Amino acid sequence: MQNLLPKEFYEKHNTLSLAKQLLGCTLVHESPQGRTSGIIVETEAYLHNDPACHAYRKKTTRNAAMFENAGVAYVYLIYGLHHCFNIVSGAKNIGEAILIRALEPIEGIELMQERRNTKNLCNLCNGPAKLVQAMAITPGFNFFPLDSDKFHCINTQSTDFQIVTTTRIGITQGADLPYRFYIEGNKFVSRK
DNA sequence: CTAATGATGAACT
DNA sequence: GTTCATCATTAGG
Repeated sequence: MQNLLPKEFYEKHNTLSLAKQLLGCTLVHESPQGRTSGIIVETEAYLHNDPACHAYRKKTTRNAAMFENAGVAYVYLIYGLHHCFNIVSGAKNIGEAILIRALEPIEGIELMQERRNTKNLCNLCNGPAKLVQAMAITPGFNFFPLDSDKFHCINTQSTDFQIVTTTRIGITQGADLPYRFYIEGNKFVSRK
């Protein structure tokens, strides 16, 4: 696959810069049921010195993936019933990651509609737990490298959009930090 | 061992 | 716009 983002891509940018670089890229999952993909339209950065970051305190069983080398997946359960998907960034043993909050569906839309049990395109991937369900990302993808054949990102090299920088959603600590980025005017972003 | 909590979404009014 | 379901993980005793 052309323009597949290599591991070096995730390693060479710092977390904040990578969060912006990922906007406009396409996330692809070749699942047994079929291929699904979508453009990343919304991200949030979580830094190692950031109170809202899971890795802020110390390395634990749950957040261990965040301390891996950049370019692997970090999947975890939130509120006991939803999963969220992050792309790990930063150097090894530095717990940083980027939360993927929303996608614009591209391929496998029927499959996504089936998984999400809705046909409304805007309601398919406009939230972290929604896109996880639509793309069939399971907890088994924790530690999964994002330069593999069946699960990866593609650089679409699209610069035809403005990036909006704002504060993150759904957190109580570090709520004033401007670490959320999304594509201006895209109707698939999660916040109304 | 026990209790508090959370990077949410769906279903309401 | 507001409410609530629901549980693994974590921190504290």
